[in-house]
Amino acid sequence: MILKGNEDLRVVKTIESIKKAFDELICEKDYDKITVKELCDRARINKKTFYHYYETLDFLLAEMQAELSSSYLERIKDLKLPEDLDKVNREFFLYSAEQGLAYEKITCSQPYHVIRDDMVENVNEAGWSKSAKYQNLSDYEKKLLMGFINNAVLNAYRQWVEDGKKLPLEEVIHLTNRLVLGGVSGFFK
Amino acid sequence: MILKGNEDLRVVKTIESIKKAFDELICEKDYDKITVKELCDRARINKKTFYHYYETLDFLLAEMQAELSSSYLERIKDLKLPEDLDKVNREFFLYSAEQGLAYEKITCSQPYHVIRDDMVENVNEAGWSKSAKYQNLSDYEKKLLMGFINNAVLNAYRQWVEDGKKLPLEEVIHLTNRLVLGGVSGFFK
DNA sequence: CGGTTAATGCAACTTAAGTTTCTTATTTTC
DNA sequence: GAAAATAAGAAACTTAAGTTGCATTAACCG
Repeated sequence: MILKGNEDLRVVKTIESIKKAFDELICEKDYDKITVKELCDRARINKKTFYHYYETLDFLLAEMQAELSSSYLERIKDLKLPEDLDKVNREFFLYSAEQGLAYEKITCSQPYHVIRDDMVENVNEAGWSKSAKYQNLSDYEKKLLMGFINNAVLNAYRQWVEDGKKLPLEEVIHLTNRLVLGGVSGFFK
Repeated sequence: MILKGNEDLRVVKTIESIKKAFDELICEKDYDKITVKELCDRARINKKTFYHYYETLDFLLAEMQAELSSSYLERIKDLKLPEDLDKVNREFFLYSAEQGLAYEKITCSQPYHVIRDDMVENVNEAGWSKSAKYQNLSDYEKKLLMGFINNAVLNAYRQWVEDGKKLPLEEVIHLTNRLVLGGVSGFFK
């Protein structure tokens, strides 16, 4: 459920306590080990209240991802695609690096359908709409391309995180750009 | 749990009934709606027996994916990578097209970690090991590249399936090859 | 064939998901 | 400020996950 201009203090307080509890929990354990019950205990709310706002934990995860996603989109909104794809990728890693542990856990916990349904849509709007090249693609091709880019970048990000972020940021960005822009051929060049 | 040279007829019968029931169920409903209870009812076994062989449904899914994956690998084992990457991709789609509904559902139900932990390892062994180009990469780069390719191909396959497989097979293969081999640049060329 | 081992069933149990009904408290609106 | 609307809690309920102890049955092996 999305809060529009809801001013009811009870609602604001409840939603905030849910998100705060979720942020804490996801820093402490894997997403798939978090239960609704413990989230409610932590947030000091009744289970009924949680289910009033979210269908399941997956929906809460998706909403929090979407919020993080929109902050990132704000930063890249003036870039033009596909020309500035390298800059877009760079910004993704810079933005990620600025965020805390909760960001990592949330972004890396995404199941496949959430990745595509959410991020594909978002990135789509960002800079591609200005491109004639892009507009000439069929809907099928557009979706394929968006899914391709997002999967590639997320794959690179996730591996970097799982590896303990040992690789220098600049190197990760470079590797990612080579793959996304040039594919396997570009990678071996 | 993996069956090695187990000849016990009870075991064979149980495992077969579990997999048969799972095949049926996944054709009837989404993976995440299947419960252990209904699987056991269908397979005419006790819950205890199911948990004797599999930790969770996810593990059963992973094992069935692995079995499908190895049939595919058998077909591409003599191809050399990265030179024959287009042929490998083509074989993936041809193989998929030969399989039934259960294959589609199983392959498209994979959560992220299963995709990578399973398929990355498998494809890795297939044709890359013969390539000097590949051997010169760091472990990090190897893993990144494998994840990239698998995510790209699976993304293309999943979209094709979700779209009702309306697009001609040859066209899907062509689009996939362009993206995997040439990235975004190759796609727009 | 008979004894040992391992698979399976049965049943009860704990914990959590998700729902429902009813009640209490707070906010809004007039 | 009082009435109507709605958020939130309490508690009970159903269903399923996953576990455990014990009984039973079938396979294996000398």
